[in-house]
Amino acid sequence: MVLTRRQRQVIDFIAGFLQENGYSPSFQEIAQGLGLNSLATVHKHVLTIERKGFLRRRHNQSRSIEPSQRYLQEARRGRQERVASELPLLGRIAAGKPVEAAEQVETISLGDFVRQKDVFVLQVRGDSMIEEHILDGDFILVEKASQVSNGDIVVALVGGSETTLKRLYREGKDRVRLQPANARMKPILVPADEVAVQGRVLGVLRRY
Amino acid sequence: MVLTRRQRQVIDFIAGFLQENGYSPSFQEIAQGLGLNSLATVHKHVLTIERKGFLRRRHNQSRSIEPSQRYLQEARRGRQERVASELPLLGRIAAGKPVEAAEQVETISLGDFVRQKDVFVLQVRGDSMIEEHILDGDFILVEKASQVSNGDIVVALVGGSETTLKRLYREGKDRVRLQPANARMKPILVPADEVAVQGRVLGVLRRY
DNA sequence: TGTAGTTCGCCTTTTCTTCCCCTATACTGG
DNA sequence: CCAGTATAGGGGAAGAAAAGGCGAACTACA
Repeated sequence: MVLTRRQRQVIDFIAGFLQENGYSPSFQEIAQGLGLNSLATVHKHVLTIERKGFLRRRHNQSRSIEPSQRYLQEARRGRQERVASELPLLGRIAAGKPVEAAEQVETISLGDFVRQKDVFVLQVRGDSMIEEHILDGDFILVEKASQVSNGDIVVALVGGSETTLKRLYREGKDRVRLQPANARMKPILVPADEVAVQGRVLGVLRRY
Repeated sequence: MVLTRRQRQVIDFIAGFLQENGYSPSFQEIAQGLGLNSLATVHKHVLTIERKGFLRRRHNQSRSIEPSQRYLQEARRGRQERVASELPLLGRIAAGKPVEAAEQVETISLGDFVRQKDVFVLQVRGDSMIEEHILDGDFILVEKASQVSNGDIVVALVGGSETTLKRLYREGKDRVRLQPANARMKPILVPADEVAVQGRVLGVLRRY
């Protein structure tokens, strides 16, 4: 029993929600999370995923969905061991108060930027995105994705050889424009099938 | 067995109370803490949470609630997962090679930026450093330090009330210039003893 | 002998289920 | 090649069942 792409999206959303919140999502919340308009559709998905053995739940009980052992094992294998550091987030600067006085100990870590997505880091070479404030030497957090929205900053492979960092715009049916953020550089216009999107930029990390 | 949203709030409150005070809350205190008017409601919650195995207690005994092992483990796991984040550093972009997930030798984490220094994070408000490519909403990693080098980007407290992010230059013996990186803003020139440096900016973190 | 926990109806809100609708795409027997 | 059938995906709306909530009367234990 294997899940379809859509079913995989559904169970991934549910598992992510549960991880985040400590309780499972309502059908309504699942619908929102996946851009669906009918609870009936959600219900159908949940039933089939349950039949395929990737989740368990109790009939008629709210927020009772939980991913099955099988799903969890699968997910765990897909992840790697990660170690890291969490830094205290003290507040907003230029808010007029001294920095001290850690009231609520909010913290921040790369995990907050990444969630459960598939992310890697690249170091930027060149100034092609300087007007977007991404500099030579900066590290960018890239989410693996071949589907991206119009206007996203993407890492793309053009013509099978050169990897670039640009904003991607669709031009007509099957052409794309890779737009640098540097007045001295020209946009690249190529047929869509010559561009392989490697991922979408989630964040930037810079060291002084 | 999974909790509902409300049940999660209840058990979290109880665990927090216990953490704070060293003893578990009375039903009355739980009701107050959650904005409830009836002890019956609290009782119902406690029962269902107990049935779901997230807390244990003795019947008819005051302040006998305690979160179960299961709850505690879950909470601990949640904390660890949030910390995690060492991301694979795949290479340099615009170096002409496709991004392969294959050999992820290097990794990167906030720890790499921080070492064992005393570091905290602030979120930037305003555009005073925009020409240094630090934007409104960016997070800056700040190393606690009162001694900084000439020209460092610092977080400084001026005149005891206002915290700012500027480059610091010493002007003569006991005056300093706090230099914004924004053509529309003027440098601040003040006596050295009116400036308390909170720290030095080590890095920038930005989320899209 | 209180104070804190328990039980019992009764009500409202949230959430889940069902029924009937539609579009695609793939497979199967004639 | 086509009709028939099955499956995946999506939708609106009505109805039913949990979940959440309340006040009040009742009981246990220190």
